[in-house]
Amino acid sequence: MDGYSDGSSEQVTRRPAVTGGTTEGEGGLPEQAWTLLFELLHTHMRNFPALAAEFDLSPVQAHVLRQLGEGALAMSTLANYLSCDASNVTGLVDRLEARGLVERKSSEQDRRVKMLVLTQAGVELRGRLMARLSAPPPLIAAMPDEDLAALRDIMRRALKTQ
Amino acid sequence: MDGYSDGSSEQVTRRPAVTGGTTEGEGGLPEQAWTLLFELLHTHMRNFPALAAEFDLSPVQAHVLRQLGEGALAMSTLANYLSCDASNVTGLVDRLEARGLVERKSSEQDRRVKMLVLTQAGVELRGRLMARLSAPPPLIAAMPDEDLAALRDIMRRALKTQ
DNA sequence: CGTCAATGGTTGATGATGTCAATTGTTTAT
DNA sequence: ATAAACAATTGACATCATCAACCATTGACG
Repeated sequence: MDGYSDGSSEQVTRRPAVTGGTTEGEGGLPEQAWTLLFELLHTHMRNFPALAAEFDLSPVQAHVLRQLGEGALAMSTLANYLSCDASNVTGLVDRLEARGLVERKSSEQDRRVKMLVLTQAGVELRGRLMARLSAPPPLIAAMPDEDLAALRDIMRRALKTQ
Repeated sequence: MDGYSDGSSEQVTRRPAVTGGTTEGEGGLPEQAWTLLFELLHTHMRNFPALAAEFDLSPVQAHVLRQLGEGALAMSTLANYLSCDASNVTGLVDRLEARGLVERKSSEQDRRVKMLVLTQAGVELRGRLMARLSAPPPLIAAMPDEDLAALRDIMRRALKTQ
């Protein structure tokens, strides 16, 4: 349950962590920063399946619901987002549709295309999912306000100039 | 190579991206910072399968190789790390073992336990994988040194006091 | 107009991943 | 010594993912 703490003894972190394997000899500033972020990233990702399961969703289904929030998407576009084959999306959407979370709507402009939209139930579930996802993991929650503000500002700049 | 940019365009969004969905109404400082990190995190994770595929590894196999770097692990410990059922690990390791990347070694202390260790080939492949993984994504690489240093220090503090 | 290549989605075959329930072998406790 | 607990495996089954082949629609071109 808990999630983020893995409880299973072991050394694990403590030093620059799992990074090693190459030379571990520092690298540039970007590598140093990235390596640390990477740690957080994987720790968090490890729980994603369990988190999705709280809503009876598979990890991929949760991802789809997340992506579908902004509006209608063509199936092929979704396949692109997921970096997977179109045929995969068919079954994926089949199951979501069977659960009444999304709907296929044939496009008027091009009748080959099917657009995906969330149903009412889909919107509602997505809301709860996103609320859960945006709850900061302990590592973040425990940070002092100073660091949080700095982190936020740095990330804002980065995402803006991207 | 490119990886991180998805290039697929399409109608789709254009707006602040996938973030929204709840109320987007600020929240506390931790939520603000986390939401931004979360964005980076998912963008990066979308490519993880493709990245693993560069080494003919599935995402999970790549994850396992990563975890196995620090030393021998019991299968049950690995199952804990992956937050999955022990029976799943059996097949996972079967395939990795078939490819000569890992080895099962019965523990002396407790003959129920089987410890996993990387073979020579496994160590070598892991090295290349980790080198590839630790290459910062464009968003990080493009950050000014000031921000990178600040980011690194913040994350170091966070991971240390964790 | 008619043909034909390109595109979007589905289907079928196959393999990897994941869960659960049941089994085998090995501790550990009583 | 018997029973409970545990580590790993097996088998049944759903999901995720790819590829190849297919149908319908679109668009281009003779």
